Amino acid sequence: MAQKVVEKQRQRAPSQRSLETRRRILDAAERLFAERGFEGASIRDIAKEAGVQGALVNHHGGSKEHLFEIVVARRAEELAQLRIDALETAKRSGELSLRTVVICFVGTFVEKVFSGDQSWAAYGRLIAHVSSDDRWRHIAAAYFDPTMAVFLDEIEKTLGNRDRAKIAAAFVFMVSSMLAVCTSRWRIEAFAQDGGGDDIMETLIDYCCAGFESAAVGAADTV
Amino acid sequence: MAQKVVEKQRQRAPSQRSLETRRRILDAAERLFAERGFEGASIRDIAKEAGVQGALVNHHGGSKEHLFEIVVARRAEELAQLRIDALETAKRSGELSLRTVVICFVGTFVEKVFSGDQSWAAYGRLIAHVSSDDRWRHIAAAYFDPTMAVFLDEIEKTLGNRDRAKIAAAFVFMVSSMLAVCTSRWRIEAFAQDGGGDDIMETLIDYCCAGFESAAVGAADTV
DNA sequence: TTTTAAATTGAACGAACGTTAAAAATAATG
DNA sequence: CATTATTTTTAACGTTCGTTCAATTTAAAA
Repeated sequence: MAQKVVEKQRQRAPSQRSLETRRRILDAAERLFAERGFEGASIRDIAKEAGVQGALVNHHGGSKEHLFEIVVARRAEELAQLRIDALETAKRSGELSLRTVVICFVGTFVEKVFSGDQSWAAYGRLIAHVSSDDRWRHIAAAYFDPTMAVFLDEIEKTLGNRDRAKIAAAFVFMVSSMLAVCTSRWRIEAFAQDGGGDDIMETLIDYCCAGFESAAVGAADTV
Repeated sequence: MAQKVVEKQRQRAPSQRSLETRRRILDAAERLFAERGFEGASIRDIAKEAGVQGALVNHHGGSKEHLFEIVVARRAEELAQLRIDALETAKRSGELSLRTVVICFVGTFVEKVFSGDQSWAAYGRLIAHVSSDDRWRHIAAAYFDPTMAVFLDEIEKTLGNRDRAKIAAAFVFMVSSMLAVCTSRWRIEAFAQDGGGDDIMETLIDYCCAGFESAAVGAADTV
């Protein structure tokens, strides 16, 4: 509803400079929203971080709420595409296993977050905020639920159509663990006294697969 | 560090009324911090919700940051006690299984959240905020890590001392799923088209146990 | 009952907030 | 090059923010 607003159509192509300014503003907003939450990051903070005047942030992002949504949407669309592509590629090389589907969903995201691209690292923490704040429910629903629906169906298939409610719950648990990797790696490392906290991603994928399988057996299997 | 500040010692016992006022303020703060995050809930909002003057909030809670910490601490201490008690009780009735330890940790919390006590429901969402915001890391560490350390050790024992890093990761995943129950039940229910989203708690416990077991076999088991 | 510490009110402070408007600078287009 | 849509700056708006302080009310303690 907040997204399909009719924008007065442009009469001239945007300049290279303005595109870069816009990107800098969105990057700064992404970083600060991720660090401090929505109200915790002020327009003035974002402007300073981007190296522009405050009014420019409103010019490029509209209202603060709209800016927030733009920032979430930007990478959400790229991420959704990456995930769907990974799934299609996997499908072409044979029957989908549970593990493969989980890797397409979780692995695609975690690889970006771990890629060294600080923007994606910030994005992960930002989504963790979106996910734990009921006020952004409409954003989560708009940008993440469609992809989730696709993957939920695929997982249900690999498990042989069991209790949908349990599988949906397991999916939400998987998402929460995936985001915990963004927000709570310090916690994992603090408790794993020996340094061996390397391949968190593999641990995460193992964990989620096992969880899904437990959701499958728990249900109508006891015939 | 922010908690053991020397408070000027009282010369008179607090009145019943002031204790109730204090409770109303903390309840209101808990509710609004949970709904809107730290900066999203203003002192004035909290005062209005509690039915008192704004200055009273500062009088009872100190600075806003201190108020936030008080609110988190209040139930954290009760919760830690409940969990340790449950663990002790379980220990007395025999050897601890993985599932029993998980139930003592997760079940104790989820039961409170589902108890109908709106204060605990709000607290669950509040902790989800704390957990996804790096600025509250010191609070998470101060109030939740000690209990987590105890349970982590117990779980490690039931799994027979495997890869500590993997088990620590699995524990963090468990916590994140537990909090997802507080923030994302709507999402689970939206995707479980048939109404059968009843015993989420059992699904959660099954999920976590299976995850822990996968973290145990994945490690030094391939000897 | 008297005393006075503690709780509560009401008003105010300076600072920071999101947003807007008009002027100036920039650059796409003809 | 000239035109002018767009971008950027500068300044200001009204509001709300967290906090403080002096005055008042309440109630614990002697």
